Order: sequence, then structure tokens, then C-alpha cells
Amino acid sequence: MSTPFDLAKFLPYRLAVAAQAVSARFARRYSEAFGLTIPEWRVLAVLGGFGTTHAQRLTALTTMDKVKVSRAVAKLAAAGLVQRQPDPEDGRRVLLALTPKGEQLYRDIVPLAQAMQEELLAELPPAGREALDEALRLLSRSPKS
Amino acid sequence: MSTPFDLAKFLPYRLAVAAQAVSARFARRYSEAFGLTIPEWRVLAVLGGFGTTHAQRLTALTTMDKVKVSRAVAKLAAAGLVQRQPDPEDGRRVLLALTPKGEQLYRDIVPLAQAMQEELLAELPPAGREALDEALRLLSRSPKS
DNA sequence: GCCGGTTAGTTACAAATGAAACCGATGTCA
DNA sequence: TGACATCGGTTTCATTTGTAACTAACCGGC
Repeated sequence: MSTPFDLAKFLPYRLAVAAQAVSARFARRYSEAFGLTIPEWRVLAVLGGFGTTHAQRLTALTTMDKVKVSRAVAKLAAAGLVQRQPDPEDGRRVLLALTPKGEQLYRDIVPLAQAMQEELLAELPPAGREALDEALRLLSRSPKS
Repeated sequence: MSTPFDLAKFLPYRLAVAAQAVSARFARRYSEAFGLTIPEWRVLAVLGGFGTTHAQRLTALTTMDKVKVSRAVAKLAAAGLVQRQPDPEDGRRVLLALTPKGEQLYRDIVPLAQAMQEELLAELPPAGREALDEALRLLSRSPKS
């Protein structure tokens, strides 16, 4: 007879559940404290760390498709956190950068994010951290076949 | 000066990316081979392993809210994979069970799912597996504060 | 038995998402 | 230069998802 199947032990399921739990936990705080969604937070985080860039690079660095990036940027721009200007070198591109207000928010939110991450890591056994790190790296590669 | 922030090293982000990559990989195959979405697959998996139950238990065992379960069940019922009947002991409840066709699908899909999982695990270093297991378990707990 | 509160599940409506169409700008190759 | 494929980014539309309202059934006290 075949091995019984247990969804609770199924890796894709477990990964999805863990990611969802962690995301929800963080999303709630970003939202409560700063009114940001996760896509917006990702864009802010990259722009804050990276400086001025165009949207295409954001799609690569946030692992979101260009539609999602476009929408997140539009929201941030509407909130006065991001400023757009045409790229003089390529008329198709739009250069994106944080406004002073956006930079301020970035400076406020990063320590919180780091604290949350510490809090999360503190719940894990030290030995598990590198393992998790490595596993996430391997699992994140795009489907091979 | 504060530690620079790098989204690519941020645990919630990495977890989301990994889960998304794995889910996409699996979802594509469920969908191609059997026409199932992930919620439907989850319901099928639980019903197949657990036997007859009511929807409420499915919400617990699939970590999906009752609306999502309800919709997945409706789809499966429409496809003739699940049969519903009123619970004689509680008129509010609906007892759910796989039809013979549903059981057949279950028998077909479980080996595939297990094979996919093996394939995935094979990409991970053996030492990391228990660590990953433990980490996912800890991270999946609902937000504490 | 009846009334208020709760539970199981579905439905309705709004927000988020993804795929594809679209538009202006660029590059290229004859 | 001019036709054509491609690229960056936005918009449109269909689907998915989440939240809240709703219906029917149960449960308790009275």
C-alpha cells in the first residue's frame, strides 16, 4: 500500500502557510503604522537603499511584475513619497526616487522592519537560521523543468 | 550609522519569494494535469486522507478561511469530485466526501505530489531538512502580540 | 415552546491581482 | 530615412480574493 498522504507535512503547503503567517504579521504593522501595503513597502525599501532608479529595476529587485510595481509606485507618488521624472537618456523610462518625505518614512520604517526580523529570528534556534537561509535560497530559484 | 537595509536579505520577503516560487511550480502542474487550483487541491487532499467531514474541519486542516473552502468545494462538487449531503446530526452542517471519481483523482494525484516533493527535497542539503522543518513550524504559528 | 445569541455555510460586494492590449519611444537593419 | 520589431510603462478587463452581510439551524435560559 502507498504511503498515506498528509497535507500538513507537505512542503509546498507548509511553506505557503509559514510565508502567509509571517507576511500577515508584518503587513499588519506596516499598514497600521505607516499605511503601506507589502508591494508599496518593497518599492520603498528598494528605492531607499538603492537611490534613484527606473521601474524596470524595481521589478527585478522586488520580484514583482511590472504591473504591480507600476501600481505601487503610483500609490507612493500620490502619497508624496516618491517622485517621478522622465529619464533624459531614454524617453520611455521614468526615473524614480524618494522625496524627502519618502526618505523620512524610510528612515522610520527600516528600524522597525529590522526589529521585527530580529524578533522573528529570535524564535528560531540558531542552528536553524543558516539552514533556513540556504533552503530559501535554493527553493527560490525558478522552476527548472 | 545604522545597518544598511537590503530587501533581498529580509526574511519575510525571502519567505514570500520562496513560497511563491514553489507554489507556482506546483500549481502549474496540478492545473495542467488535473485542472485543479491550489485551494481545490488542498480540499481534495484533506478529504482523501481524512474521509467524510464537514467544511468547518476543512478550514482548520487547510488553513483557509471558510469562504475559500466553500468556493473550492463548490467547484469540486460541480466537477463531480465531491459529494455533499446534509449532516443528520446537525442541519447546519454539510457532510463532504469524495465521489468515486474524486477518489480516483486522489489516487492519481497523490503520487505525483509526493514525487514533486521528493524532487524539491532532493535539491536541499540533507542536513537542512529538519532545520527547515522546524523553522517552518515555528514561523507558522500565528502572530503572538 | 419561545427568544436572544451563536454557529455553519453561502452570497454579495469591493479591493487586489494577473494577462493581455495598448501607447509612446527606441533601436535596427535595409 | 523609413518600416518593423522591441522595450518601458500604463491601462483595461476578467478572475481571484477578502470582508461583511446574510440565511438557516442549533443552543441555552426561561
